[in-house]
Amino acid sequence: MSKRGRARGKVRLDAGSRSENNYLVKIGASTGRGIRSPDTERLRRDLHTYMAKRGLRSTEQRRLIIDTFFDAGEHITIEGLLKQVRAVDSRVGYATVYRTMKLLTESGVVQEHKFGDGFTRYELADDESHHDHLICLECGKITEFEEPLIEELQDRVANRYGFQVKQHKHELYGVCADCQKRQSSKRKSR
Amino acid sequence: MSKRGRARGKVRLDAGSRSENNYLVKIGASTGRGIRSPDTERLRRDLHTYMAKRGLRSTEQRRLIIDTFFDAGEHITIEGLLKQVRAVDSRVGYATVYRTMKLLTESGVVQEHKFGDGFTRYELADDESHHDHLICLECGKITEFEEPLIEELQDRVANRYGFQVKQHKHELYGVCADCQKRQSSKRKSR
DNA sequence: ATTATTGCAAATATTTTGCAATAAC
DNA sequence: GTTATTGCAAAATATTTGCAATAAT
Repeated sequence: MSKRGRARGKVRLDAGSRSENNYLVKIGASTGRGIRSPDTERLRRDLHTYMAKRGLRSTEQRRLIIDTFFDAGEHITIEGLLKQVRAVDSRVGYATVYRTMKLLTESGVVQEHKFGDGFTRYELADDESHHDHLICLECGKITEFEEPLIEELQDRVANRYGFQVKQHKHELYGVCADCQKRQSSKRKSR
Repeated sequence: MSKRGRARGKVRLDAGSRSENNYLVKIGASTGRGIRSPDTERLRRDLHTYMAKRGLRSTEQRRLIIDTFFDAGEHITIEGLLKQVRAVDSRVGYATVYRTMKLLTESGVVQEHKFGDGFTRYELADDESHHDHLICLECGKITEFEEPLIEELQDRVANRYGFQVKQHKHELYGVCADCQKRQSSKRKSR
């Protein structure tokens, strides 16, 4: 009865013990050009404004967590983030990471994703150009895609029902090209 | 520190204590006709075949849970289902409901949905015509919609990346027409 | 007679929280 | 000096599981 041995309230977050793949591929719409990365300068400003407005404080831990997150690849998990943070300051508690990511989420600077592997993943918000995800069920690779026509049709659907969309989730789950190749070659060799 | 008072390993599942709305609206694509309900006869046959093939047994509890589920509205939760089941036979344990819904999911007869309120919801699978969801963040109403053009574009995106789609999730979160009305009238009366 | 299933309680596992100590303002 | 923040352990909470008893085959 244990996929990972973890005592309650003891060690917690032995980061990396579960296969927590975190590939990332970014490909833009029909053209194939890369998806533009979010404007981190603006996001940092937004966050600063948000915090100032409610008297929230800039602590050493927050700065470390936020900087680490901004530098880290996207779709990072709490575990992955804490691991990186603790490489710099081992005394940071995981509650602080949770609380900081919650703050970032509430400020609108990051977006939470639950892709169904049990880990909440975080990525920088990007208001300008929305992207969605292809998630490989074999290797966990997450590929981003943009398709403005889908967004448009989606808006039209919402309109039809007088529905005001605040956010959306469009995720395709399946097998990526690499894993298909891997599978077929394995089949051949048997 | 308690949204709902629940002792560990004690009473569990005091169904109905959290606001667990479960409205349902079905509206078809551009035409506005209703979305066809799934072919329950076929699904029951599929399930029977699936169970027979692996020597799984038809017990009183399973029959009760399955019948109750087939009769119940869609997007039902474990809590809601157990509540209805216990109205007939109060001795049914929640582990049995979990296990039965897992069986149904694995057989491909039902689909799990996690709309983000912490409850897993279940609905009958419908291979013929896929539908997606509008989820109201205010009242929890779930509206189904069909948009074949989105499905087509989606397939095209997957193709572009050589990605083999097994399932997908397309959910729009926001405020439904009713709640928008309610909000604006409240604003007026103040 | 064999073995799948049930029901219970306990275990899991992610996230949240109470609280005393600390640090930012 | 006030009050937000931290870190810890414990709580919360949906789901899963070990196990002995029971029931379906």
